[in-house]
Amino acid sequence: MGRPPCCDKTRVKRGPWSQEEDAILRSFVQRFGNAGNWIALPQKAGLKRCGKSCRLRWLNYLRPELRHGGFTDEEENLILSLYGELGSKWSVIASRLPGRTDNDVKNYWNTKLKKRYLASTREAGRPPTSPPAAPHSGDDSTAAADSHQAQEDESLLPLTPPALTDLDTAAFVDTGAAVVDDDMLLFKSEQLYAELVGLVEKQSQTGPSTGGDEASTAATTPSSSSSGTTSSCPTDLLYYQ
DNA sequence: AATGTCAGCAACCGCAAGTAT
DNA sequence: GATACTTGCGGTTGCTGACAT
Repeated sequence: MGRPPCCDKTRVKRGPWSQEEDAILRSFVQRFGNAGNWIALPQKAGLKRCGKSCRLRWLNYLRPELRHGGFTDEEENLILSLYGELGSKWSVIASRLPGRTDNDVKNYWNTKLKKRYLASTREAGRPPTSPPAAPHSGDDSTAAADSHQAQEDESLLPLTPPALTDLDTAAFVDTGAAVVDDDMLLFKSEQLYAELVGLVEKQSQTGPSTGGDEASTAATTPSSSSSGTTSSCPTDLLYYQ
């Protein structure tokens, strides 16, 4: 028996994200965080996307603190140095580069730095790499050290969305990414959000269940404890099509 | 101008680790 | 402790635009 798919690939959209999807996801995450559960987020946000895809899109592209654009010489040198030290621990390397993602670093390495690195190691007359063994090598000591390092680094650059109290001030800060063109999309996402809140309030007022109150409070305390994750946001009501 | 090749990047896949029940 | 579920990560693929022929 094979591993079950993380989501129904016949019912989720794949491929490049549209501006509208970006706006919806950005708005939703900035309001609610990941609602406690990335898998359930797309349904709650009204996106026909796999949860993993939403997470990746947010982490690699939509986070406001991200830096887009070319790498500086300092960053290049740091990557080269860290690669020699750590190997392909892209998340660890990226954590040393504020505003960069592991995917960014990895892509940059594969397209630019790898050649330079191999050339330099050849010139130095040594084997191409002496980085630590790959994660699957079974070297638990280095793996554990790396894991620990990663935890330390994550504390320096949190990857999870900020709390809503921060988001309220951080939300819709100009990320430099086509904000003017996105105005209409952001406006639309705001409308969607308003509709969402309205539905939640309506449900909490008229609904017989206990979920309504949780959902409405979720609008103000999105990143609360992990318990009640699936009820921290309204479900089932939000398939905007 | 048309075609082929390459580079850059976004996104997907599948595994492992972590966490909750 | 076992199981199920979610998240994080690294490897890889595929699309697109730039450049060369």
